[in-house]
Amino acid sequence: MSAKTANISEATVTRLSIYLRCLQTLEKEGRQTVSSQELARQFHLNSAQIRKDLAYFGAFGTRGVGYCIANLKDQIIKLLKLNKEKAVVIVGAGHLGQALADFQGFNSGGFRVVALFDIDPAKVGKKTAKGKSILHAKRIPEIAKKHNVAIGIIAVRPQSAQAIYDTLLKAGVKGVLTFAPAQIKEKPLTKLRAVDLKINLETLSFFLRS
Amino acid sequence: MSAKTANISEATVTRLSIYLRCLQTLEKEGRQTVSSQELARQFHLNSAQIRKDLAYFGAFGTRGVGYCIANLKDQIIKLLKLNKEKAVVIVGAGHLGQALADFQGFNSGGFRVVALFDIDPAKVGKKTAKGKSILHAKRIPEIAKKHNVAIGIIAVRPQSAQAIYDTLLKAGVKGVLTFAPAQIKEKPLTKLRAVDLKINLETLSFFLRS
DNA sequence: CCGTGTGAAGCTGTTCACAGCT
DNA sequence: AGCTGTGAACAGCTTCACACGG
Repeated sequence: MSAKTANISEATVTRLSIYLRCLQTLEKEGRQTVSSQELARQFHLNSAQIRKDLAYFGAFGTRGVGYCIANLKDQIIKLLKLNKEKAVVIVGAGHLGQALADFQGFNSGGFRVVALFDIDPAKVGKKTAKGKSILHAKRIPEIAKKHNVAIGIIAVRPQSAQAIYDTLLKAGVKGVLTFAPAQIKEKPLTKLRAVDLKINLETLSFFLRS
Repeated sequence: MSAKTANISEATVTRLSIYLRCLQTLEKEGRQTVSSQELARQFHLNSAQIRKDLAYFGAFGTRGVGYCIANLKDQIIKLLKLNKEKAVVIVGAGHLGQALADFQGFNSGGFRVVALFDIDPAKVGKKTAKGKSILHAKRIPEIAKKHNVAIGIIAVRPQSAQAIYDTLLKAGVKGVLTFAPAQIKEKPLTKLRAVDLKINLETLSFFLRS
């Protein structure tokens, strides 16, 4: 019943996020309710898993009917804490950093990129294609405090990743998403997630039938 | 002993890729050998897991000593099939697609981006910052055959993702990495990996101490 | 004596199957 | 009659602990 968030696996949370997207799709189609079975069929998921994932947080469905789409969507939004906008900063204004800063998905649905940082004088003071300011990295603490930044994104060279991570945490950022190809040591009481593009490609390579 | 690639989990392969990167770092530092314990300490891994992962593929170490860095590195490169260059195409020449096309990690160590595709006439015929050609998406089959493309990357809007996936497979591509926020149905005998940027951010949001 | 390679134990996440509610 | 919510079975991955080789 009570939404205790302990013991919830990362896999379950990732799927919540997937369910949210599926529900938004169905809502756009004008649907009112949906069963776990139908969700599973339509989006290539497992119905038992959907029910179990949701049941960790409460009883959101109606037996014999399924789930009310609008209601379940709102519940998941609350669970993921997407109902209050979170300020995001991106460190590293290379191609990837700029692409991420302008990325629709990072500027909607509970997130907003408030600044991009770099140390390259050729970039500092400029703006991205969609108008996000590129500031000098020494201003990370100032901006993080000013906008109460919750999430930092690392898109710098691997050598600098650990230092930037430390800087972000010291500036009060609580969660970090890194794209740098480096092994960062996660500090307690904060959350670190790593997306490694090259590793994804290499893993794919392994599984190719040659 | 023999390198049977069946029953190997995705998690193990992902870690192989991590080990490879760690070994390359150590090699640059001029190191000759390394033990699983030292690897674990230095890169925040688990030594038993390193040994078990490697043992799936053979006995690469020397008891009492550890692993010869140069040798182990070469072994992992072979396991991941990175010893022969693979041609990669990217579909979708938005900010992300262009950033990926120019990304160093996708143009080294066994991979090379040979073309970017889009259907926007304003983009077709142009080049990325680093000189990758943007071609019309209708040329996917032609280019895929010509360069014997092994891997396709999807960086298009979610509505088009499934269609592009089908197109890529029909063109003979064996593995696909998608960045589109959509649930694609994986076809048998091929490999699909999804990197979902927004889901990563939402998952991070869940775990933030508020 | 040290570190690998590995059976066995432990743990976590997934799937099954059905009781119970609507 | 239908679908949720859930204990129990299952499967897979991780960690332990130690025999064995160098």
